Amino acid sequence: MDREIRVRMAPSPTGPFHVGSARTALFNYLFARHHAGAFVLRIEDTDLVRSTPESLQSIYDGLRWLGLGWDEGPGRGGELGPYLQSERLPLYREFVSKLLTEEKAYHCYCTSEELEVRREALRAAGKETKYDGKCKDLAEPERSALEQQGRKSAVRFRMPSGGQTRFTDMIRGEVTFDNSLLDDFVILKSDGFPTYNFAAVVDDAMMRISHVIRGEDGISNTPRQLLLYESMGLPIPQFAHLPLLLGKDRSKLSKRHGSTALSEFRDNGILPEAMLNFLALLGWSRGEQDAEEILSREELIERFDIASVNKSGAVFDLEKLEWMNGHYLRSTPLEKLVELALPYLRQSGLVGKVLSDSHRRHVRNVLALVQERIRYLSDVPSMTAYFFCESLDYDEKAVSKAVKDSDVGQRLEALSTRLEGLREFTKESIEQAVRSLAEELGISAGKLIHPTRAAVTGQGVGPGLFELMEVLGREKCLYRIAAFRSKFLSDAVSG
RNA sequence: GGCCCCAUCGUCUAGCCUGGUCCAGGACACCAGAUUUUCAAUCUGGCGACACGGGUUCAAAUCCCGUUGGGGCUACCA
Repeated sequence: MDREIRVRMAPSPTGPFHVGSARTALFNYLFARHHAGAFVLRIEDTDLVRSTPESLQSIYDGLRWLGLGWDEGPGRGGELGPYLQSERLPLYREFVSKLLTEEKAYHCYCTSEELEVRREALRAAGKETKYDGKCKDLAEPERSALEQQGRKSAVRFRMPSGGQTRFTDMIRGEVTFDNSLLDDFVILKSDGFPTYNFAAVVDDAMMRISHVIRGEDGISNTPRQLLLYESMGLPIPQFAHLPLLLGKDRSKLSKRHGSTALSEFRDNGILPEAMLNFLALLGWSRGEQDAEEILSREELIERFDIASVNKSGAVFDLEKLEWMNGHYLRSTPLEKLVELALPYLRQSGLVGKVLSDSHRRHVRNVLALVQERIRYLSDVPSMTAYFFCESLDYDEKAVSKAVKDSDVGQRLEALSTRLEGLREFTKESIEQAVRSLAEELGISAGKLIHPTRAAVTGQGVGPGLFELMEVLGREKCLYRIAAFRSKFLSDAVSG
């Protein structure tokens, strides 16, 4: 009979929630949902100095933003909590004292500084930098003498002397380590907190985790943990080590490669659906020749299979994320896009806090024009500023190109007249006016269109001119054409 | 250094387990063309990879060994 499927995400709150962690969380989530199992969130906050409340919050925010809801964990409760390791100290002490009485662990009185010095010496001598076993066999009198001195002690696990430790990784297959490589590692720090290896083992067992799905950087910790499970007689979960997320230089993805905090992507206007889809494809793909890569959460859950996860590291390809985000942005309903873009427009001061209905319609019309051009929501303000501002930011290149022909002033003046006379100011009527004028002047429509674009938007590129002018409105267009002429075309002053 | 893991286009990958249908398929990026008032989007086409060397075999991207390369770990961090 299969054990109940239970997986966990066990981040430590020691920094902004990382995209790599997000991917690990996603794979755990997909595995759990695919098998109708439980997805547990456990916070590994056993590092007193590095853990911060902000980091903790960023974990919650990040997971929620991606929609990776946990079935058990902080804020949700569950039978097997608490889910913060800092609240589970008595449990760890219990297991430690059991190991102590069984002499499978012992007190170590060496200080970090002493250890560091000795390690350096070993390194210098070209030897393995394992713990030298100084406190391994302390007699009772020596121990109490050290206690008497007020020395704090840590607890070390007594490694079995020989043999090998092996396990079958769901992604990599058989992995073997020589026990002789391992040293007596610390399981309980002198501050009374457990170390990662120990706490993770105790908790995974007590929380009845069936599958440990984590990054490849956890692979070399596995033998230590396996030995721990065995020594405490705890059930051993299955392991799956995910390939790492890499930077452009193929080293483990870190800040020096650019943004790694999930919140930065969110703040730049990456959509959670895009992020989720993109992350899922890093190290995993459906095994088909010609497979669609745009996959919804439901499709991901349905297709996900841990066995088809790749073994090799995956470079975080920002360009593909951007493309994918553009795709999701394009398929977002306009009303929703308004909601999504509004914060960015407000933040840049282009749109005020309160929004009248007509104002809102304007925003909507503007977004309809740029929707298929945006890759990030944060692109919206710079791309649409001329729709909201009174004064224009003229792009130098666009302007100089627009005023190249000597008769540009006359053309624009003629166009203004036509525009003024239009009964309706719609993209159709504007187009009609522009094209017929061009024909009358015996020039290509482009000769009229480009200067006009420069005049009304200040830019050389953008949405179609006619629809853009309709959204801008007649008054603004006429005003801007006049302003453009007096600013850049000297012949207009006299005329 | 030691140990562990990994190795198909620039990048993400399919194929590898169960050798032949693969002078290797898809996606992003790039280039060209189409469309167009620009940009974008879209469509079409193109460029582009089995790290190397040995085996095994009638036949190897696929199996085995080695080399090289890359990465990870090597804490009283997680």
